[in-house]
Amino acid sequence: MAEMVKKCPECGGINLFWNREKGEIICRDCGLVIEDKMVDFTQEWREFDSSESESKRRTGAPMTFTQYDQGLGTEIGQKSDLFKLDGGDRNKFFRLRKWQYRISTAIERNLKLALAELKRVSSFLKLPKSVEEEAARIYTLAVQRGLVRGRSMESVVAGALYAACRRHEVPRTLDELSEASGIEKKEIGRTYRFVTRELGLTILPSNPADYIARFSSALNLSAETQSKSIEILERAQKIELTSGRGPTGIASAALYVSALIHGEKRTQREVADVAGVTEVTIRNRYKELLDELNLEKEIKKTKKKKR
DNA sequence: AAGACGAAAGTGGTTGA
DNA sequence: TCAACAACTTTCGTCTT
Repeated sequence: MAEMVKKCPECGGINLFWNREKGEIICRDCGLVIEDKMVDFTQEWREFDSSESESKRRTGAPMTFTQYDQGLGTEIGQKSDLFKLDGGDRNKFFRLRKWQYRISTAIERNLKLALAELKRVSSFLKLPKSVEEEAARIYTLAVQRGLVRGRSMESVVAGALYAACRRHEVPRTLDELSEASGIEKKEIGRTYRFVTRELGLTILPSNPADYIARFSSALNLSAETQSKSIEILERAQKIELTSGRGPTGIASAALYVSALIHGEKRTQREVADVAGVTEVTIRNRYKELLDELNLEKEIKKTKKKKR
């Protein structure tokens, strides 16, 4: 069940304010602007006749980080500028152009390639646009700080995407990222940690519940089973059964149990496959859940019903 | 025969001296 | 920088349905 109430990623507060005019969501507790890229589709001017519509329109493509220069490149060196200058200024002009060229080409060339790769992986994983944007932003920052040096471009792209997924609470597993990008799991993990640390990105520890929706639809489980497993997760979290464990393991175990309870049995292997963990891990989590939450009763109940 | 279960040994990463 | 450590995996043998 997708939680519609958003929480502030900075302070966890839920006191959010949606400023429609600016298209921003602001956390009243800490002042963080959470979402400032919401599009205001209304025009703020009016057109009285067709000639005015020409003169008043002034938008270009929206600014975006998935364009390598955010769609706003500046180039020194338009030929037409050149004729306005004489002697000394002209030399200065060439120096400036050379400078900018040196600074920008390396970064821009890299970004162009990287963002193409990013788009490819992102569409492979069917990630929402907002996540792609975030990943592009993260990657751009990483390049500007020279964090790509010594690492393959692709791995940083994958790391940025992974981080963006986490921040938007639509987590993908490292395995999925790995499959989509062709980069080894541990490599993605490494660059992910490195980049987020260097850029000081706050990443909330991923919540097992975020995985439930995806896993359960992959297993064709009913909505009741899904919400039951979320309930189980919440109870497990209360008694600190979840801390320190891999979120996918817990999520898959909760799903496995609730499938049993609702008589929609899936084998451990099936669940393990979609969750990217082993049966053993599911067993361990599953056992803990049974022990701590005494769910045996509920399972037996549905067994009796069947007869 | 397939699935569930559990023991044992191995792997990669974190932590604390 | 190294060792201890926890979580997770792999592998394999046994039990259950």
